[in-house]
Order: sequence, then structure tokens, then C-alpha cells
Amino acid sequence: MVAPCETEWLLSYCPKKEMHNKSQRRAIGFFAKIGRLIATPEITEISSYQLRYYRLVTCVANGVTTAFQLYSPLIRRYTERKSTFHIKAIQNHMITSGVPLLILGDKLIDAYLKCGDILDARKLFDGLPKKHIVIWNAMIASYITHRKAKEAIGIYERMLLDGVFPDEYTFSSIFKAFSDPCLVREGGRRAHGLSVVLGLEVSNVFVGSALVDMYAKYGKMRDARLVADRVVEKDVVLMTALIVGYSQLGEDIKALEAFCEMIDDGIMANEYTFASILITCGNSGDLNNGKSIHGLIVRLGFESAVAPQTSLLTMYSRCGLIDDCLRTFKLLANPNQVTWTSLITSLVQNGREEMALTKFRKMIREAISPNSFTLSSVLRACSSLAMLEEGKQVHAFVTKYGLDTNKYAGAAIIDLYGKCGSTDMARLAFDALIEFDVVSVNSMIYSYAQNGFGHEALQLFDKMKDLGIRPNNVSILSVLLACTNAGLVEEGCQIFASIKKDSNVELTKEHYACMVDLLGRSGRLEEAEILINQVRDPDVVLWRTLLSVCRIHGKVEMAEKAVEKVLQVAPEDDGTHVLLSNLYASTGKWSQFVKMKSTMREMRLKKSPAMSWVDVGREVHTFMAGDFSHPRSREILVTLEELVEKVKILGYIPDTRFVLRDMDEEKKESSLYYHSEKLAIAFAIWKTTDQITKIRIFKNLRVCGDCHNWIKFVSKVVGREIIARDAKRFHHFKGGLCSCGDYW
DNA sequence: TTAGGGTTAG
Repeated sequence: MVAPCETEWLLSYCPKKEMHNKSQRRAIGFFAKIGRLIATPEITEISSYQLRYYRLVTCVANGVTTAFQLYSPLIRRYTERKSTFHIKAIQNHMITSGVPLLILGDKLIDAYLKCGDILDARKLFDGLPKKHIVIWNAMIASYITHRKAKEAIGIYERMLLDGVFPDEYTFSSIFKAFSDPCLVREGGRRAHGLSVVLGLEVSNVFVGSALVDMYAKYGKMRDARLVADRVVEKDVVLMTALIVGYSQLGEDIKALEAFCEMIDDGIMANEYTFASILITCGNSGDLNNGKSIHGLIVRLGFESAVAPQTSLLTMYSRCGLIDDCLRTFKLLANPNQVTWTSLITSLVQNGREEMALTKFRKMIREAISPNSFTLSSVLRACSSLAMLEEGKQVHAFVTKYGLDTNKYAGAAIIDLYGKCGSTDMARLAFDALIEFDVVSVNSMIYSYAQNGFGHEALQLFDKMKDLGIRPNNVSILSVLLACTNAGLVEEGCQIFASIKKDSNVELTKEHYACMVDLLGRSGRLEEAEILINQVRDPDVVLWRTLLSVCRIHGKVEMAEKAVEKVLQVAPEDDGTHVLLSNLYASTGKWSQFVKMKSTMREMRLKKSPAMSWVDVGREVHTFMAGDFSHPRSREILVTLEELVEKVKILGYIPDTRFVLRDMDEEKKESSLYYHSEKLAIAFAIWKTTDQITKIRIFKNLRVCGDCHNWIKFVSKVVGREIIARDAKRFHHFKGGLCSCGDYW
């Protein structure tokens, strides 16, 4: 669009001069005189519209009342077209023509706001000495739409200073601004007080709902309820705000009661209400009510509404009915971004990660773009499956959609790289975050912890204070785990002692279990036992932790005591029997071992078989100890033999203490060679010959001591980095050393 | 010329 332009330009659009009538010629003459004109390129001849301009300019000279009548339709016209450029041109025109802005200022501000140009609206707003209440309200509402709560409140406060009384429109907007979690709550309460004084608190249902919503967001459901009860003419919006409030604070029964109350009062639920109440049912695992509401949705014809259907599939997922969740999705004609995301999240939460990834690919194929919710769920699927390559591709999506700085996507990326043993990549993702919170920092500390980077974890934990983030339960657990995995006993004890003094964080049994592990591993078993006795009602985890450290240090007596305690708390705990039988085997107490085995047989307890897997060429290969069913078994065994020979030259001695069966030494030695992790590594070395690719293996149980030693030698022999994730943690083997410093 | 509620991630 072209604003004021030269007369010659206009004439070039109207080549046939003889076609101009008298008025048109006069108009052209006039504009030629002043040398300016507002015109649009689509106008190819002098239109009545432009003639109006001519009259307008003539009228300006005669008086402003006529100017109002003439400018108004112009402003309306360009507001409809959402052309802020034209509005600005009109404003300039008014200024140059000497029309006082006071007359049409309100209209211009309204026009700017409708065009979404809040900056120009504000400039004009600030320059106007007198504004209609409607404009104050429109300005506030616009700031809220643009998520600028502080600015909205600024206008509200200036309004009060200027002696302008807020009305019901003001309050229905301003409470929303005061709901912003970044602001102090005092302001909201003060505004509520003023609304009471002005008699607007409950006489208007819009004001009432906004107040209910604000108190719900403050977590003050008692106040929300008090306001709702006072509103005389309740409606569906007010009741939905109340239901959502209860639901989001976990007060599911009260949410359901509010829903029933609403139906009893004859207020018809709508799609928003259904969408919320179904989430309540899902959160409380209330399948019965969930199904009844599903029936109600069908009866009332809300089957095609996306929001309640999305909530319906979430409800089924949270009740563990993943097939019903899939069925609900299938019936939806037009699933949107949120629906797809809900489906993917549901699959991940129900342990169907592979299907979640398939659905994600389908979503992309159908040109539905993912958001931070989607990508963080997909990343969690990848990290659960330890699929690094797939995860990297999802990370690329995160970058593509500009979400590297998002704390949710970020935490999931950190978690992925941490779980895949790439702490450096995790740190890069952490440093890319703009907004982060306690969860982002915890993810990073946990990544360090599981990969054995104790000092880095401690450093970040200390830095939390500078970042203004208060550590929570998870932060403490993660940093203690970091100390355990890196053998930083004193540091761990210091942190534990300081947290004990700090009344802000409550220590749980999990923290104590972590300390038992830390002390026990370093051989301070007596202290570990004393610590357990400090806990009120020690649980199975605590005693089993003590038992597992007894196994490491071969403390049979203390172990038997621990077993007794475990079996008192949890008589059928199979892990305990396995741990004790392993302890008997490793200390050579074969008679007790045999006895234990028969007890286990009687109890039908089975030790879960050791299993390792390796991801080579995007295919997962699984190995079990002494299992030669892999199609490439021959090559694997040849590679294995070569490796054993080479590592023996470097000084590897098989450690037969890790053979948990009674047999002669030679047999023990050969049985060690066929442990699942050795088979997996031999396969990976045979299959991938380049020196750069790191070998990543995963094991369902802990890596045995002999294998740990063997892998160290192998990393030196083949000159490659080997990363092993076992049930407890990561081991990074490089150049004959392991990141755990042999402390694990 | 101005106003309210919902569904997806640690």
C-alpha cells in the first residue's frame, strides 16, 4: 500500500483524462496543490472513496465535527483490513491537517489494538490527556492477550492514580493479570478488595469467574469457593474454572462434586467442562466415573469436539487402558497437535516407547508440527530405549523448532545424553538453556552422577545457590549418588550433614539408602548400619542396600542380619535371596549356597538372567551368558579368543571369584569368557572397525568385577572408547582405565 | 469500540 503519493503517480493510473468528471478533476487539482494524497494501488481510477478524501480535507478547514464524521469510516475500514500502516497514515494526516487527536484518539487506539500494534497504541495512549474507560480496558485486555501482565497492571495502577474507576470489564481482565505466577499475590487481593468496595465482585459473573480462576491459580481453593458461592447467577464458565482449580490441585473429589453440583443446578456442561473433568478422572484413576462421562459426551453430541476427546484418551491412558486410548485416537477425525502429543505421551508413560516413536514419525508425515511437549516425550522414549541415534534426530527437531532454550525439551535432552553416556553433549544442551529451573539442574547433576563425574556434579550443586535455585529432594539424591559413584565419601557425608541441619529439605528413606550405599561401599559398614537404625521404620530398600554392600565386602554375618530384616519387612523379596546366594558363592560358602538355592526353588524364585545388548548399525543385538545362538557366533568367538590372548599379554588375569558356581578353576575361567558383556563387546569390535565410533553396550544387571577389569584392558588393546551402562551406572573405558576409578 | 473457563512434558 502506498500512503501519500505524488499526483503524477495517480494520473498515470488514470490515463484517459477525458473520463474524469468535474469532481474528480477538482480532487486531482486539490491534491496537486497540496502535493499529497492517500491512495491505494488497487484503485485504478479516482473513486468515490478518494473523493471523500477531497471533501474531508476541505472540511478540515471548516470545522472538526465534520472531520470526525469523515475520519471515522476510514478508520473502521482500515481496522477491518488490519492495516496498521493505514491507521498510522490517517493519524499523520490528522496531525498535518490540524485535527485535534483528542477527538478521535480513542478510535485510533482501538484501531491499533485491533491490528495487534500495541506499541503504537501505547504511544498514542500515553499522549492523550483524557481517555474513555473502554480504552483503558481495551489497553489492559490487549496486554493480557500479549502475555504482558506487568504492563497490564501498570495501566490499571495508572488508571487508579488518574481517578478513573475500574468497571466490570476492568476487573474481569485484571484478575487474570494478577494470576501471573511471577507476580506477588498482594496486588490481586487488593484489586479484589476494590471490586468489593465498588460492588462489582459477584454482581457480574465475568468478574466472579476471573476471581475464581485467580484464586485457583494461587492454590487458594477455599477463597475461590467462597467467591463462587457468592455469585448469584452462576454459569458454566464459573463452574468450569472451579472444577479446573480443584483438579489441578489434586482435589479430585471436590472437582467431581462441583461437576455434579453444576449438573444438579441445571447448568449444562460444555466441551471445556468435559475436557477438564475427564482429566480429573484420569488423575485419580477413577475409571467408573470416566466411563460415565464418556457416555454423557456421546449422548450430548460432543463426540467430534477435539478437546474432550483428547482428555478422554488421556483419561484412558492414566487408567492404564492403552488400547482404549488408541481406539479413542483412531475415532478422531482431525487430531490436532495436542491430541497427537497426548497420544505419544500416553504411549511413553505406558511403556510403549517403540510405538510412540512410530506415531511421532506419522505425526511428522501428516505435517502436524511438534511442540516442546511432544519433543520432550519423544526424547524420553529414546532415552528409555537408550537409542542415541534416534535421540540425536529428535534433538535436531528441537533445534529446528527453536526449542533448544526451552527448559522442558532441554531437561529431556540432558536426560537422553546422560542415559546414553554422553555427558559432554548433555552439558552443551544444559548451557544452551535460557530459562532453567530445579529440574533442569537436577537432570544435569544426575547425568554427571550416573556417569561417575562426581566433582562436576558437586560443582553444579554448589552453583545452584548462585543461580538462585533451591535444591530439592531430587537434587540431594542426585548429588549423593554422584558422590557414591565417584567414591567421594567425605564430600557426601558433609552434604548429608548440612541437609540434616537445614529444615527446608526433608530427608527421606531414599536419601538414607544413598548414604548407606556410600558408606558401605567405602567399607564403613558399621556406620551404615547405625544410619539405618536412625530411620524410623526402615524399609526393604535400606536393608537390601546394606545387604548389597555386604556382598561387595564379603561380610557374611552382617549380610545374614540384613536378610533377616528384609524378610521381616518383605518376606517374598526375590532380590534378597539372589543377593545372599551370590554372597555365599563368592565367599566360597558352597553348602549355604546350595541350601539357599533349594529354598529359592521352593519359593519358585528365579534369578533374572544376565543380558547385554549393543546397538550396531541401528540394530539391537542381545546376548546372554554362554549363549551362542547369534548368527555370527563363530566370528564373535574368534574375536573373543584374539582379545583374550592380547589382554593376557598386557597383564589381565581372570578373576574366578566372580564365578558363582562351584566348579574347577579351569572351567571357571572359561565360563568367565562367555559373560554376556564380553560377547557383546566382541561382536561390536568385529562389526565396527573404525577407531572413532565409541562402543556402547548395555547390561540389565551390574557389570561383574572380572568383566570390568577385562574391558579396561580391551579398551587399551583396541584403542577405542567403550561405554557400558549397567543396572546402576555408566562406565567409560578408555586407554586401560575406567571413569569409575574402580569404585563402583 | 472493552471482558471469563479447557486438553499435551519433568
